Amino acid sequence: MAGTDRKSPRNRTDYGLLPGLLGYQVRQAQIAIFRDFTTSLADHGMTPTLFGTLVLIEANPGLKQADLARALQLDRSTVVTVIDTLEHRDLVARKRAVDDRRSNAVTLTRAGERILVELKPLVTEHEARMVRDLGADERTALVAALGKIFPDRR
Amino acid sequence: MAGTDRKSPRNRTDYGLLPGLLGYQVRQAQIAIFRDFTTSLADHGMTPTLFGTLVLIEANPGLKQADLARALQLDRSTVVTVIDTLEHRDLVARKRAVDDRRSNAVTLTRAGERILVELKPLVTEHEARMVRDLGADERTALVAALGKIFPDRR
DNA sequence: CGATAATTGTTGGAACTCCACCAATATAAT
DNA sequence: ATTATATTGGTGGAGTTCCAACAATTATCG
Repeated sequence: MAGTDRKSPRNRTDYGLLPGLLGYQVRQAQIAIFRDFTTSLADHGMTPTLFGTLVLIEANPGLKQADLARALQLDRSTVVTVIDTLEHRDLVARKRAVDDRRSNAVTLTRAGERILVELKPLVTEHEARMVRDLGADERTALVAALGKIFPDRR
Repeated sequence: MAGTDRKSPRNRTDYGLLPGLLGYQVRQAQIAIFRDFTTSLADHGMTPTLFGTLVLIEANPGLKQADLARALQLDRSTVVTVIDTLEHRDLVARKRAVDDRRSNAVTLTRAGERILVELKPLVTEHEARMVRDLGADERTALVAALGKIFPDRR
């Protein structure tokens, strides 16, 4: 009988129930996006987290580290590392907050503002690459649906 | 004038251009899904990667580590760690492949098959929680759109 | 055949993230 | 006011992942 080809041990991998799981699909997409992002911005040594942090600080000067953690769903200890990295590159600065002496008010340095000007066009190109196979309406629906998965907008 | 409240230092964080970026939305969703998954299966010490690996091996007995890496978009060296973990828990077994002496043919042990029986219902519940705010059509469109982002189905 | 290139599993090192815990500070309760 | 509870930034340790390099094996090509 001429069923499955006996010669080649595995013509194709069976994904089982994985493709039906949203978590699997989201993760695969995230890996692909992460890879394109980091290679696109490799010259600047930027990751999505570092870039997102810069954007958030630009939009909210004097933001505190705990706010950053909540906004990006990161642990507070992770934010310490992230800000350390950006501070060593002289892109952000910590200042003791006047209204709460526990907190640091984080701001962009001049260099931080400048690098964002360079980065944003690259991120826009990256974004265009990611959604090139999606219609405008499809893209809108995608973002809306993703937003419904994490109602963590407390 | 009664503009922004002067008293509270930051009523709400401005997310800037982040919500418009697909990568940001996917990442936020992925974090939320990962958290729900791991807490749901905490008793079994299961992560999405470990579970996905078990499912793939079940659907493809004798699968090789390199195939696993390609299917899950993981580095080959990462798969070594993953299989090590599963092997130490006696859920999978490595066997030298007969057709290619470089490769390991990985199979589920009896315990591996049994734990999948326990795990699957929990994953199904998790899945239902994740998509509870999505219509059936909306969910279908979401998965389809995500699939268009990573055309890595070589 | 025989040389060259590609693939496989593995190791060692680095990056990123989380968790548990801590001292300092702020907020709430009594 | 005093006590008890929350929150904040931080440290140390662990888990997960990637990359670069390697020996063994297989595939390709002259």
